[in-house]
Amino acid sequence: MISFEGFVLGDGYPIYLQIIRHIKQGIAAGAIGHQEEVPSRRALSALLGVNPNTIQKAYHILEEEGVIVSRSGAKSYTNVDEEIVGRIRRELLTGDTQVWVDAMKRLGVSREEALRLVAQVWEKGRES
Amino acid sequence: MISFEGFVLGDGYPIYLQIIRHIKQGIAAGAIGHQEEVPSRRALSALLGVNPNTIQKAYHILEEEGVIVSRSGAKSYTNVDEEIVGRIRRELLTGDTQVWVDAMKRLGVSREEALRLVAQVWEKGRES
DNA sequence: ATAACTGTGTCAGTTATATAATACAGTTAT
DNA sequence: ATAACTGTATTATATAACTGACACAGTTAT
Repeated sequence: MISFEGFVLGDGYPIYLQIIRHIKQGIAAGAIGHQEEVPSRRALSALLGVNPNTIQKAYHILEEEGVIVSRSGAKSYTNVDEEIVGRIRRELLTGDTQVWVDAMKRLGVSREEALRLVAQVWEKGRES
Repeated sequence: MISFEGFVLGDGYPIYLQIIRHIKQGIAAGAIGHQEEVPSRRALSALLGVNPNTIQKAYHILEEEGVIVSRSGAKSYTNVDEEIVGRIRRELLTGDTQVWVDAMKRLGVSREEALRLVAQVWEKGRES
C-alpha cells in the first residue's frame, strides 16, 4: 500500500498535481513498486481532508499516463515497469534541475557559486 | 528602462507572479538599478499580450514590497537600495535552492549525485 | 491650454481549481 | 445473498486568476 505518511499539502500549487508528484516521486525513489495498492479515492480524501473529486482527478491523470490501473469496483494498483520508472525519473530529476539551473543563470550566479550554494543548503535540510 | 526582451510567458503559473519574478531577478542580478523607469501598465500589457489589470496587480504588489514607486499620473520607477537587493537576492537564491534540494532528497538522490547532475545540466543551458 | 500620456478604480464575464452532495454499478469478504 | 467496500459520474457552488471595457484624475510635452 502506497504511504502518504509525512505528506503535507502545500499552497499556491494545485492539490491534484501535488498528489501526482508525490506518487511519481515515490516511484522514482524506488519506494513504490509494481502492483502496489493505491489508497481508495474516499480513503485518501478523508486522510488529506480534501474532496474525493480532487483525488479522482489526480488518479485519472496517472491512469492516462499508465502509472496506475483501475477496474471499476475493485482497488487500484500501480503499474510500474522499467520504461515507466525511467520516464518518470528523467521527468522529475532532469526537469527540476533544469528549472533551478536556469533560475541561477538568470540571477547571474556562476557554476562554482551555485555548487557552493547547494553544498551549503544541503546540510541544514528541513525535510526527508 | 527595464527590459522585457527575451521574456516569454510560461503556462501553469500566474502571469502576475512571472512578471514580479522577472523584475526581482533583474534586480538580484544587477541588471536593474535604482530609479530605473518601469514600462507603463498599458505599454507592457500590449507588449506581452495580456490585460492591463494583470500588470497592475504585479506592480501593485511590487510597490507594497517597496521595489517600485508609483505617482498617480506619472511614470513608475524602481526603488532599489542595499537592503532591498539583499532581501530579494536571499529570497530568490536561497528559496529556489532549498526547493530543489528538498526535491532531490525526496527522490533519494545523494549530495554527490546531485552535484554531478548540476554540473551536467549546467553545460547544455537552453537559457541566458 | 490642450493633447497625449500616466496611474488608479470599477464592473461584468470566463476559466480552472476545489468543494459538496449524491447516485449507480462492479468487486469482494463474510 | 448481503453488506461494505470499490470506481465512476453528475450537478451545483465558491474562489482565484485573468480578460474586457470602461471611467476619472494627475503629469508632461507641446
